[in-house]
Amino acid sequence: MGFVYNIKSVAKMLDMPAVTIRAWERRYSVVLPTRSESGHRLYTEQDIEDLRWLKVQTEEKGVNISQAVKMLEKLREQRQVVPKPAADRSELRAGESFESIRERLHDAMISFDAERANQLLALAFSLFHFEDVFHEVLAPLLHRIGDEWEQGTVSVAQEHFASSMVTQKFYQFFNVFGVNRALPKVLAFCPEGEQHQIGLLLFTLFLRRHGVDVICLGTNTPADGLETLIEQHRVEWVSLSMTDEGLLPDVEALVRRLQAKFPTLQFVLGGQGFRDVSEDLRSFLLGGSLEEWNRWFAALQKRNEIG
Amino acid sequence: MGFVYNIKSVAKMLDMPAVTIRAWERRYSVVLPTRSESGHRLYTEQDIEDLRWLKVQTEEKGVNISQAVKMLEKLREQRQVVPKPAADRSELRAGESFESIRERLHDAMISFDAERANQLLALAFSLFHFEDVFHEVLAPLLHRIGDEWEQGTVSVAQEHFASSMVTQKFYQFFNVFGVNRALPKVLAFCPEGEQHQIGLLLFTLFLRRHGVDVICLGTNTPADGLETLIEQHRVEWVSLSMTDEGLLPDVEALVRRLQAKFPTLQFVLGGQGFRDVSEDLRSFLLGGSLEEWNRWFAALQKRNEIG
DNA sequence: GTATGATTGTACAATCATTTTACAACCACG
DNA sequence: CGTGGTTGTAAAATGATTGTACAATCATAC
Repeated sequence: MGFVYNIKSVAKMLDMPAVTIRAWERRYSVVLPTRSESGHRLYTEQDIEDLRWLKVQTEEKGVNISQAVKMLEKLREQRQVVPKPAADRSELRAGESFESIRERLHDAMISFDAERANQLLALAFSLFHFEDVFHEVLAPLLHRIGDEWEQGTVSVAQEHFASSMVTQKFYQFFNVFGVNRALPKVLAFCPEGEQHQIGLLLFTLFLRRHGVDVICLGTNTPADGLETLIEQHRVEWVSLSMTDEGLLPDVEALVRRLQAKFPTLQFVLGGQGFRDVSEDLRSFLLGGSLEEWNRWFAALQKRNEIG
Repeated sequence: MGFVYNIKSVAKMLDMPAVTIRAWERRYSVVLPTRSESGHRLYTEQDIEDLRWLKVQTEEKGVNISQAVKMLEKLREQRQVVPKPAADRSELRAGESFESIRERLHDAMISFDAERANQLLALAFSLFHFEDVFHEVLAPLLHRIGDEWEQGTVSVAQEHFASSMVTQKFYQFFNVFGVNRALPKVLAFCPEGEQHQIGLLLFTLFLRRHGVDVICLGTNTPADGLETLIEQHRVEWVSLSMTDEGLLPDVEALVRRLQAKFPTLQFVLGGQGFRDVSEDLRSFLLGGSLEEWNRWFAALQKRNEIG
């Protein structure tokens, strides 16, 4: 279902006063939510992301609001020109679901139809919360395409194409969020031989959304140079994602090597490739749901307060 | 990108007091930001870069500020002034050189400093024509990092990080341009085993800028499924980029296989990996300069008119 | 009917920014 | 070491911008 939000819920999401949101609208006309029949503001997910971006600019980067507004307007001009939901109302029907968007995205990506895929992505991000899009649409979509590749009904080229489009979206969101340097720094990568990075990207985006500074290295990362990187950048956490169980022995050895060199280094291991991880490393496992991640992060913050 | 910033945000970026920035302006007239209608200072990315340079000289290298100012003024006189398109010439202030931007980008990327790298990319794109940035800054930068990897002074992680940032920028521009369906459709990829895609991306961006619809598959693309793709999407041209000469025999075989199946299919072969290509395929070679690409494209259009 | 949420217009306090003036700290030189 | 110059920083007065509050009124849910 495509959601819209009233101003109170938006103010809560963004942790900023509703009067400020209204003042920005009145003074700068930059985020103009639709209205209910009685005139109440109804914000889309895109509206909320725009407001979030403005808040980051003004509060964290010291940009004054009128400059930030001009910057956002320029960014909008540069964004992919796809029909906005309102202009494309024939697509926006009651009952729009994760499944139906996913189906159409699958067809567009398998057909290398970047334009169509981008339209559907824009639609999805305007209807649903961005994390839901990644978790309920894009991750299942890439898993399915991965399965189809294994079955031989989808080529590597098709899989690469789909993965590349999702990676682009990941970085678009990743770059919006600021960094809270009070939080520990994280190095995130897939080990050498592992090509599936959607799980890594999702967790990285989750961390970044919460202000964690993440150095994300992506797929197929050899061990070479990691120790220097961890040392020089004072990395405190290492996040590893793996679906290929065959890589487990080498990856366990890597983790142990890093533990020996950096006794205080912490790890997060995710993905089905870690299902049979050794007993001594099981405490590092983290499941794949937002719920588990939120609990994990709350514990991390608590540890930070104590430290 | 072309943003301007108020003094508070500049002070935050540079981690220096606003009163010092104003004092330098008043005393030395070296960084003179534009003003808003109400007289507020508005700093360009170039202004910020100059201030950053002055700060490095005074705080890290112990140069006193008046000497640093004189040095900067001399640097400005010496810098290579590369004009933007004629329409922008009047706006061009004494600028950076490709080399100096490249140096700083190198340092930022090797240090996994995405924020700094993005600032420098924004500066580069604000000063120079985007194709010049790709050709004169980013491509040489990635080649250099590739060489450093071969020499062992740069890790795969560092190379991946740099490549990923450039790829993000590529897609930002790629997605801006529309498609002219009167032009032939192009499939672009690096063959299996080839990891360096900057040449492919540049040529793909060139084509897209001219309205060509390009399916870009990126690195390490197996032959699997290509025939179906070419058939279903009525691909008329195939663009291949390769730096690894060791892949040449397999790639020549692939090209011949595709030629046999699709007699009208045309090819563009680029990169030093094709230096010793067989005589019968030499007519497909295309050099790496914009000049050669413009000639090639003019010929393509001429052929299109006749067809 | 009551409590809560929401609207707009207006106003005020807080913050940001300006210039000018001044002073302390630092540095170079004799 | 004393002196003069340079430089970073602060304060005052003033103006602009922006965050927030309030009043009057309307909408909604229970």
